[in-house]
Amino acid sequence: MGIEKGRKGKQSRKRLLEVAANEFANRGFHETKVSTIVKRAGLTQPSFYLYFPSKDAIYDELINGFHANLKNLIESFRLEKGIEKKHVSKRVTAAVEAVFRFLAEDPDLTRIGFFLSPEASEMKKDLTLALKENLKAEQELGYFRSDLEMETVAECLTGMIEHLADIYLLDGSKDPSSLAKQITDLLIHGMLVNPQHPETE
Amino acid sequence: MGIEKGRKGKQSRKRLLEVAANEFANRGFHETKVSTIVKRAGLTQPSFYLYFPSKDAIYDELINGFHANLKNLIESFRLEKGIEKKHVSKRVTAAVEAVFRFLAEDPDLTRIGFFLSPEASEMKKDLTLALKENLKAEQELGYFRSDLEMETVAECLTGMIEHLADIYLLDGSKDPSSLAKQITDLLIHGMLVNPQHPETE
Amino acid sequence: MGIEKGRKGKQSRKRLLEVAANEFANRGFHETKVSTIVKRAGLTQPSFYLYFPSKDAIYDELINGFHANLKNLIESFRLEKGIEKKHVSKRVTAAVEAVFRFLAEDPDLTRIGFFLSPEASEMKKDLTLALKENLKAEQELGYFRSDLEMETVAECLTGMIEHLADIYLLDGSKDPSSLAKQITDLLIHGMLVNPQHPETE
Amino acid sequence: MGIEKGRKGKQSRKRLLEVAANEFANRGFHETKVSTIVKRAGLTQPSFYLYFPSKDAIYDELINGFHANLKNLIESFRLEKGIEKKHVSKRVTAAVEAVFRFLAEDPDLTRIGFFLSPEASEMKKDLTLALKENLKAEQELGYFRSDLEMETVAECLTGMIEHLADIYLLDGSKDPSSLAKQITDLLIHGMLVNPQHPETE
DNA sequence: AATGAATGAGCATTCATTCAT
DNA sequence: CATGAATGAATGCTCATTCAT
Repeated sequence: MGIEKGRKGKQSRKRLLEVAANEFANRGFHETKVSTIVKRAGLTQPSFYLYFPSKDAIYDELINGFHANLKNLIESFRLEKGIEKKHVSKRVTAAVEAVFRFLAEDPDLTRIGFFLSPEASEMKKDLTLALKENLKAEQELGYFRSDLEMETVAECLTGMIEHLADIYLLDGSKDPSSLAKQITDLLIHGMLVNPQHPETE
Repeated sequence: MGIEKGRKGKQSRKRLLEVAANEFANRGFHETKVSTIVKRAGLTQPSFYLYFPSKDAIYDELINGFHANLKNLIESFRLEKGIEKKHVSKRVTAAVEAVFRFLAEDPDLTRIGFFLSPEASEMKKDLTLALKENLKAEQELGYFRSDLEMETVAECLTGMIEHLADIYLLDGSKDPSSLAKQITDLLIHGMLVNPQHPETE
Repeated sequence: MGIEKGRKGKQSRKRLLEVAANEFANRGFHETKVSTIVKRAGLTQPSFYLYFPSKDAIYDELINGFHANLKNLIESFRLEKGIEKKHVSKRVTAAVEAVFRFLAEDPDLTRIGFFLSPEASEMKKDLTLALKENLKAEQELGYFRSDLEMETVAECLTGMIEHLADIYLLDGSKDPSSLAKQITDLLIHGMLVNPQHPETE
Repeated sequence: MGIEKGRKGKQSRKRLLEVAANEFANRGFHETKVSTIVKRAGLTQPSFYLYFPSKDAIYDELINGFHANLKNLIESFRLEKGIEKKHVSKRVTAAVEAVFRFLAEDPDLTRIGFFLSPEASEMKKDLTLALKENLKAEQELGYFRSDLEMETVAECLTGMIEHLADIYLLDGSKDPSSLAKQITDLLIHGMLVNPQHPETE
């Protein structure tokens, strides 16, 4: 609002956002200098303020974008609820994989929004809540042990997702699908040697 | 004669360390100002440099202390290996509980060393390795499914520990023992409804 | 685009250099405060760092400029060697006068580079070496006593130049030409009453 | 006045003076830290202030001592005036040698008092004046050319003394006697090849 | 005769941000 | 759409000096 952006302006703005995301991801908020962002984007400092009112503002824009997308993803979980035919395991795997896929989409943004920002815990809380509700539904349908506190289970799942994303996903050393399978298998069947364990898909 | 610290000096030094830990934990390294540390410790700026050569130095001292203690804990896992009688479940629970207990000991230090510092991932790597080796040993003894990649399992465990510590432990809302039990139960038996599930200790 | 300096920037930079030279000359490096330089130049502190990365940097720039010019001067001595017709006395006088003229050019810079800086002795060494070589050449041509250690003679000449510059030249109370004549006359003919002393030019 | 000094106190005081002289000589006034002096002297900071009211005070004491001794030396030149028999050359040589001998006595002190301190030029002025008066007396007796401005000649001599002391004397690479001879010979007989040059002593 | 502990005052440097063009 | 030039406000750190013992 206010500044009409032509083609070039939009491009500059986008470049600033990309560079900023990368800097924030690699160096953190306070170690990221406006001067550096601007230099890498091939602009000068005043130009930065042509597009963003402050350093906080560009940071917030990145975070908010990430948060909004995450919320969309979470929303999509609810919609799936109707489809009740699939085997539980596959449904959980699909959800976890969707999360990994989302996190892998823009590693810089994920680093900021999910790991570095103060809002990260809120985002994880949102994710956990969605996971919890899904798991609880399936628990109530009798698929999962009734003695489990689903809140904690969901937190555990979030913890695994978070950590594996950090270690394996963001650097591209493992892919969303295989990570999701491993996590889900472990979480659902446990570690014990177990006769009823047929679904090696 | 020389730089021997008397009673009062030691107290000041300790106070500085405590306050610094708290500030670093709550605000992060860069947002923590020496002026604030010193004010909260009831001293003036130059006194800070009487005890620590720089802001980095006090930070390092805190981190290194934490790291050393963590390594001790990890070392203690290895020693336990001989005692083979206990039920696996109990042994894993004990280890996880020990980790939680350690992390709960000094929340500020844990926040810094395990969550905020650049060395955090190294520490987690150390922890994961120790967990992996223990789990692997038990897997080889036939207690755990042989198709599990123990490296990933250990990473999952670390992820859970990390996240639950963040959410429940550091603010004191859950205790090491109950957290350890829940995690271990979940990890070992899985979520599925399961007839062979008698070990409610 | 980039760090190209416009007219105004170059002026500010030059003003800073001039003021800095004056401050360094009058107060020495450590007693010279960036705040003072900047104030006298009509700027604020951050602007200083727009043009120079540090206080050391501006000092070095001044010193190095002086040193480079001095080396040029010295180089010019070598070139003169061919012209062998002039009377020795005139040639020596000319060289000494050139040095005085150079030192008088920018008294502040001379104070710093020739008297105050740690590099001062290196500069004097350079000068002495050049003087020595010239004098030696003339000695070998039979113009000067063969029993004189020309190294020491050159050091003596440097000492005189240095001291007279300090006392008479930098405050403008004597001019290069007359100083050069006096020095050379003294050095060449000595103090003794001496019948063969006709060259009053 | 005030502090009665016993044996130990006097020793500490002396040690402080020695170390301080050395530090001032090597590092200059502002780069010399009270903390360093005190450390090298095996004492603590408050002890320093037991013996000297300030850093300036110890510096002044060193300078003043040097200045007083220099004045004594200069005074001794006057006394010599009576002895009129010696050959001029020898008399000048003796004076110059005495100066060198004095400067070589305590190199640290000389560095400070003659080269680094703001009072250095005053000291050189004193020295120059004394030299000038002696030379003038001899000039009036007809020993030296009457067309020489003795003030400038004296300044030249001071310049040589100063520079040669800096280069050769303070590091011990040449001794007072030989330096004095070279200087005097040069100054008295000049550089020109010269038949009447018998006094090679 | 000496020390452990502490401080007031100051300085170089950095950074996000703005003004004029 | 963009830049050259400039700044207000902080911050880490140092040093000579002092107090209490």
